[in-house]
Amino acid sequence: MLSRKTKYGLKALSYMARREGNQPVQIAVISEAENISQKFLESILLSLRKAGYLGSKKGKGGGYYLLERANKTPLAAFYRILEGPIAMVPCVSLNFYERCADCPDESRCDVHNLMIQVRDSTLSILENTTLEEFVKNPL
Amino acid sequence: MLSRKTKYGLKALSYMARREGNQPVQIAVISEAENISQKFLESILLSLRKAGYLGSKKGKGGGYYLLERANKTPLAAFYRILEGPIAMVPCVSLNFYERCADCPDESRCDVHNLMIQVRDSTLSILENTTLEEFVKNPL
DNA sequence: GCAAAGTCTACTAATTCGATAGGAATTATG
DNA sequence: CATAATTCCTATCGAATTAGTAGACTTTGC
Repeated sequence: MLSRKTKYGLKALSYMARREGNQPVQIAVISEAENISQKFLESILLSLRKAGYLGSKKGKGGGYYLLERANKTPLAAFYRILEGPIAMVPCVSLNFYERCADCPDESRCDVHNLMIQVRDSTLSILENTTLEEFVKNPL
Repeated sequence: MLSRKTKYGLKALSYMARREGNQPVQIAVISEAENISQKFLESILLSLRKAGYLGSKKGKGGGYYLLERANKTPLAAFYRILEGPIAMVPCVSLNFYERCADCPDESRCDVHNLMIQVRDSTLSILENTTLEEFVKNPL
């Protein structure tokens, strides 16, 4: 299950990427357009800024805007910031690997091997879709 | 993230499918072999039995065993019993569909469309791998 | 100086997860 | 028939996570 944090984060990124120009957008504007709790969105955008994908400007006329690199960034990167691991099981995670306590031999664990397949197929989507492509919505 | 319930359930199914013959196996045996809390496994196997994939026998010499159909059953079926929806978002779930409260038009939601892709690629693995194939572990 | 924005920390309510406890029902065996 | 072994079932629990809220602080433009 995708957390709301990730869902909201992706929707906000999509919103910003779809805008003409790149003027700062206020949190309140996005939150209203996408039906997201404003305070919650606040913390989500903050984490995307800290990760280096958004810029921000305080004060009147301020808001958030996409940094240039964001458009070419694959969704996998945003997913990892917002949700964490893409893998369904830590023992097959590339970026958040952890051994399973219960599993003596990973390579012989059927679940492990299955989840590698699932991870790879999900990854091929998330790594090969940039934010730019994400918002090109082919009806 | 895969819940432990699903992970344990799949491991238990794998254990049973790998056995010679189809004599009942006691919960305690599986729980020890796979390092799973016995009481927890108890409830997991019970739900697989209620779903019609396992048989059980009480009393001495009793235990759980695979019903014939289980071997030919795709993992997707077990996943849905144990974990619930395969989709990462209810609005793209085939078996557990729910509308998103925040989304006025699903077909124009980028997250929705992305998650359809993810669902389909995951599904193609889980629907095309039967329990039988699952345990044929190609080193 | 004032109002409008983001920043930051802390808190909370609800839910879910993994696990446990304990007894009831059923079956094999001697 | 008595006993032990096993599944069946209900109830409960603590910890963690999630989604959201509150409120004060900082920066900026006018």
